[in-house]
Amino acid sequence: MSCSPALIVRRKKSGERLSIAMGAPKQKWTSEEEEALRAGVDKHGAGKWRTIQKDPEFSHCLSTRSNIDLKDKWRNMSISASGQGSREKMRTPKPKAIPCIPVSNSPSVTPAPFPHKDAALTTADATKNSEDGKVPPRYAALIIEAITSMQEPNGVEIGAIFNFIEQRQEVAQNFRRVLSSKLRRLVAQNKIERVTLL
Amino acid sequence: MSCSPALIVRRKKSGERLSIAMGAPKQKWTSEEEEALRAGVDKHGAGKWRTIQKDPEFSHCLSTRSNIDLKDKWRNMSISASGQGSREKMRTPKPKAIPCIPVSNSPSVTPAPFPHKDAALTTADATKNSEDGKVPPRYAALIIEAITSMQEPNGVEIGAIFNFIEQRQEVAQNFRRVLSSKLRRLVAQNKIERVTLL
DNA sequence: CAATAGGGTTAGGGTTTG
DNA sequence: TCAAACCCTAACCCTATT
Repeated sequence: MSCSPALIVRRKKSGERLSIAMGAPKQKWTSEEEEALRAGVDKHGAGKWRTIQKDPEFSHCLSTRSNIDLKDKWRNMSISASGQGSREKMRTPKPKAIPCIPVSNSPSVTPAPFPHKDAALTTADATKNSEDGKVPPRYAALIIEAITSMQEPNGVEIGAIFNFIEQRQEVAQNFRRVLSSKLRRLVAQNKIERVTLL
Repeated sequence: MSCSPALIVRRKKSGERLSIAMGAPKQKWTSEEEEALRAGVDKHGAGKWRTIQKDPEFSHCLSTRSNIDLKDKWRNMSISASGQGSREKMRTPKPKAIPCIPVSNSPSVTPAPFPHKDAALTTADATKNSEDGKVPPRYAALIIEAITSMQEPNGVEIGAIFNFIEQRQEVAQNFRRVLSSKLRRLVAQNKIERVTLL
């Protein structure tokens, strides 16, 4: 049962053919994993993803995550932590907490399944998206408006758009990234044109 | 870092009426667009939305659609094709009345094979097998998929495989044992590699 | 070739509209 | 009401750089 922990399995290199797993359904991060990542960054520093992942102190929880996954997750956590990037949906209680490894299950109550370090975030805006506020981002109109307002016949650079909008209203911390994504989408939709000066 | 080729964006000159903001009229998909999308998926596979959108073979029909639009449309087509009903309202709190006895029909994770409306013919399921001859049993594909999805260059421990699969779907009570057995068999078949960390 | 940073893409849930 | 079309974000991928 306890099995030798050193036994490892991996796909054959020569086998290529990653065919079978065509659509990996996606693995949402659990609270335990997030906490482990936070602890790992706290211990080794952000950027030491491989070190964190290999640290036996966290490797239990993070065994299914790659160092790149850690990096990506930390980016997401950083974005949503600062600024009001994400509106926490309290739709469903979401009792999905899946313990990583049920090593020793203390029968104690354990009433806090969410052990985030500093609270502070969440519940930023309990009021439903009733009106006013910046609840509905609806970035497309904002961006098109900005580009149009600038009236540059040769086009405007992304940084200029960012500055233009940022000067006129509060934007989320992740707006730079959202802007980039949104511009790409607008280009794909043929609503704006992509020009490359050389 | 620096001198990224000045990337510029500007509004489309003429043509598009596409009211930018709020009043944006919904653009219903035409038959030609749907057909192009089907052909694109048939050629590049579902999930390669950007590739399909950029393919000159379809870009004419899909020029006003973004890769995300393609994805969304394919989802809608999939829904209406397979059975009916809204998009999985999924309001099943899943009462645990039933102990975890597996249903006789273990549904593989395979995400929506091809919900073609026109049916066409099978479209040659390319991901089926390699030169392996025999169709692998259900568990084999499941396990290989799990190992592949974890993307661990150094290999994954058996417990990690178990947890990974268990988190994503119901498994039989004896799955731990079955897993061990199947892994041995896969190793014997040279489909996976057995590694022992010191 | 290994690791990281950062932009790009997709999957999935949510929202709006006809 | 309901579903197609659309939006937003988390998770994942790709590639340049070191």
